Amino acid sequence: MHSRDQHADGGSTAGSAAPPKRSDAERNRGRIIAAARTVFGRDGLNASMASVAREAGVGIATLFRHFPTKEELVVAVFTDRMEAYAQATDQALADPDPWHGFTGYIQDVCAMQAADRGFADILTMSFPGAQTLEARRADAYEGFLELISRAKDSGQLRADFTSRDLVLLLMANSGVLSATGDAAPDAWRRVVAWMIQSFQTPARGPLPDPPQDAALYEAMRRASHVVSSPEPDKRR
Amino acid sequence: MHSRDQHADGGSTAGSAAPPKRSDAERNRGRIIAAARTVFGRDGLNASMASVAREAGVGIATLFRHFPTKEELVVAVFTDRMEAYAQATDQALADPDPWHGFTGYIQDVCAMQAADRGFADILTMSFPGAQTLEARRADAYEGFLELISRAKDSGQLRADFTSRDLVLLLMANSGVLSATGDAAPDAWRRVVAWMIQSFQTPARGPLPDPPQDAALYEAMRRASHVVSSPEPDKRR
DNA sequence: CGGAAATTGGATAGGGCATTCCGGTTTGCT
DNA sequence: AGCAAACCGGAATGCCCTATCCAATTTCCG
Repeated sequence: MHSRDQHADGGSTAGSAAPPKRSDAERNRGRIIAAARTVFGRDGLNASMASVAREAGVGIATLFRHFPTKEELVVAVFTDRMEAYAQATDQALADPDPWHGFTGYIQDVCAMQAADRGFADILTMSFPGAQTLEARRADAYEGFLELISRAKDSGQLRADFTSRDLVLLLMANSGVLSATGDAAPDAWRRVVAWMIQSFQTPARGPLPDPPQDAALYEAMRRASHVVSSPEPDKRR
Repeated sequence: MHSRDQHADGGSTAGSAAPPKRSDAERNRGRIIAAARTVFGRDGLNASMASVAREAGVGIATLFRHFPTKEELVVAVFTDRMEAYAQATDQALADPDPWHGFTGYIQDVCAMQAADRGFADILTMSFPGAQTLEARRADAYEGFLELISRAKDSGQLRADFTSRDLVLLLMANSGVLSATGDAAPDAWRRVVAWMIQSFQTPARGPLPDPPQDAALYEAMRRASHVVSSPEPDKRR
């Protein structure tokens, strides 16, 4: 449903001359992205740029020439993982059982978080400058809305479930994952199972209102600022 | 059920010669702890020692003379909050309705996390060297076991709930709190409500096994090492 | 009061971090 | 080959962190 363009090499604007990179440059770029995938996946987004360069076998300066800020590297690495995230909704929507599709999707997404600690961070952050990444997130969001709608229509999902509850679950799961780490690598499954069972009808009681969309967005936007160093505000 | 000794003011141990501190020293110690309570409560455990000193209006060296490591300051600050944590079980056990006591306790504890971001961190960490703090945690744990037992006996708590599920919930809640922050300060209530409703009988399905006690303890022990600076392991 | 010991706080060490500089190397084109 | 442009990587910068040092000050006791 969503167009997947070529790697779009330089990323220069439409039509104009994309200056062809030298072969070693392109090779190193690939190595860097692969290394970053490994390191961020293992250590989360606060892995250092130096560790990525070491893993890639390139100098630090090389890394920064290809990706002038850490955020740009993060975005480059996780844009296509976000693609998989968006595709997971397609797969879930293909499930003939709406409830099974809905719960399977949630489990898949949480499993992605467990398998990639960097991605776990990404899912609770927003990068307003990264158009394609955010576009994929929006795709996924839309798909999830449809999943919700179908699951509610089938009568198996509580009527008071909202898309914000997925965000909250992702935040909760991220907390469990980073707290347990390698010591209890499957603990998250139990938490997610508790939550999913609670989403199921019949409702067992009222719930506090979910946060506003704008509030969640604001929280995710703030979180993304932790990736780069300088915290922009200085209280007092 | 657990002995509550006097506040032990200066911290002078029983009987032996506790060298009397100078008046200004004692005063500064109080200021430091109060400041640390404020700063850690607002910013979490990764607030810097310098910010604590600034808030207390003392020099950095003064802070470090009173508390030679950051961990010692953290322990000193949160030992009596852990006291309140332990007392919360007493209050919950006094509730005539076992289920209400059980759920009220969980909500109270999560509310403590929300009110004090440092305490939220503490509850998912273990400090083997801090005897009294860990003793309080053990008190609370014992009380919670009793809460579980009564709630199960009353038939309202799922039989497959275990004390580890509280730890997982605390980790999840911590994740929600740090992700939402000031932007959505009540979002945690909804997550906790989802979880509590899921704990209620009748069970809606099987759950993955909870992590082993030892695994959770290991995770909490590792987490506490993040408080001091140098990560002790050097991979490869 | 007076002076020694206890206490203070600014300056400093030492390490990690993201990011930049710059001299040397490699590539690609002729 | 030969040469310029592109590219490389280690060293260096600047910031923040925990923790230590030392000269100046404060308390306390006779």
